[in-house]
Amino acid sequence: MKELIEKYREIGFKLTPQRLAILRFLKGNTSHPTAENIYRQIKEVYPTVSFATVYNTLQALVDRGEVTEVTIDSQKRHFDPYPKPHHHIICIECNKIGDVFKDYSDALKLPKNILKEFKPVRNHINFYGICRECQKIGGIKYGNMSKSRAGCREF
Amino acid sequence: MKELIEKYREIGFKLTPQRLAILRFLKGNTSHPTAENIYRQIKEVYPTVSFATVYNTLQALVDRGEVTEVTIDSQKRHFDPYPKPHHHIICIECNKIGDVFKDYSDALKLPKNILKEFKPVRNHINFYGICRECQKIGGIKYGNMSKSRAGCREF
DNA sequence: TACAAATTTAGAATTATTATTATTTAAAAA
DNA sequence: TTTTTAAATAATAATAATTCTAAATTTGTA
Repeated sequence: MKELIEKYREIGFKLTPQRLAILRFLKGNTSHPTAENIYRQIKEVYPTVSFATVYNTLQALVDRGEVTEVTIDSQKRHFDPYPKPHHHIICIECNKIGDVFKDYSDALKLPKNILKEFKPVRNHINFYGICRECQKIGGIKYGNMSKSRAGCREF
Repeated sequence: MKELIEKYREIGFKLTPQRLAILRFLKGNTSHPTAENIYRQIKEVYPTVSFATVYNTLQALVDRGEVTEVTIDSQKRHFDPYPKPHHHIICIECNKIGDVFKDYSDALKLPKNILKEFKPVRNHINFYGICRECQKIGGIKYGNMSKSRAGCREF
C-alpha cells in the first residue's frame, strides 16, 4: 500500500483516510462499480463519508487517468479501476459486464473521410451478447432485466 | 411520408400528429439528439407537446429497433435515428460526434474465454480523437468543453 | 507548531427521466 | 358515419443520479 500512497502524493493528490479507503477498494478491482457501489463499501469503514467525497475522488482519479469511465449505461456512471486498456462485453439480457483483454487496434483503421476530420487517439469496443445464465433461461424477455433476473449478478 | 405512415401502422404503432412530427424530425437525421433536442424541435410545431410524449415515442421506437441509443454520454441519453449499423467517433475536446460507416466485424473475434461465457450478438466501437477545429485551437484544455468551445458544434 | 490550501460533510439544488392520472384521440367495429 | 375502446397525450408530481454550497476540518509544508 505504501507505493500507492507515494504514487498519489507524487501526482499532487492529497491523501485523506476516505480517499485511501476508496483507493483500497478500487485496487485490483475488476468490477465496474457505480458511485453508489463505492459509497456503500466505504460507508462500512467511514460511516460519515458523503457522496460528494466519493464523486470528488472519482472525478479526481478520472482526471488523472487512474480510473476510466465505462460508457455502457445511460442511467448512471460506471467506473473502471482496472488500469490496462481493454474492451467490454455486455449481456443484453441481464447487463452483466465482462472484460475483453485483446487489442484490436491494428484492425481498426478509420475510413479516409473520418481521418480528414479527426486525429484518432484511442478506441473502445462494446461487444453485446448473451451470457451463459441467460442462454439457459432462454428466450423469455423481461421489461427491466437488470433488477431481477436470477442467476446473473448485477453489473 | 406516406410510406412512413404505412410502415409504422404495420408494426402496431398508433400514429398521432405528435409522433408524426417526431418521425419527420428523425427521418434522415444524422445527428445524435437528446430527448430535449427533439422536444424543442417538436414544440415549434406543437407548442403543447410534453416531455413524456417525446420519451414515450422514443422508447417505443427503440423497442421496435427503429432508433438506437448511443452510449457516449453519461449525463443524458442520445438517440441515433440512422437505421444502418455504424460506429462513432467522438472528439475528446468538444464532444462532437461523427458516424463511422465501416463494418469491422470480421476483425473483432472474441477471445476463447469470453466465447465460453457469452454468445456474441453485435458490437459497437467508440473511436476517440480530436476534431479539426479542436486541433487548430491546440492544447488548451477547458473544464467543460462541450458547453463553450468555439468552432465545434454541440453534439 | 502554525498556516494556507484543499478536502470533508450535510444538505440543498439541479437535471434527466419516469410515473400518475384525468382527458383526449386514433383506429377498428358496428 | 357513428360508436367504441384501447392507447396516447399533457400536466404535473415523483424519483434518482449527480453537482453545488458553505461552514468546519484536515493535510502537507514552511
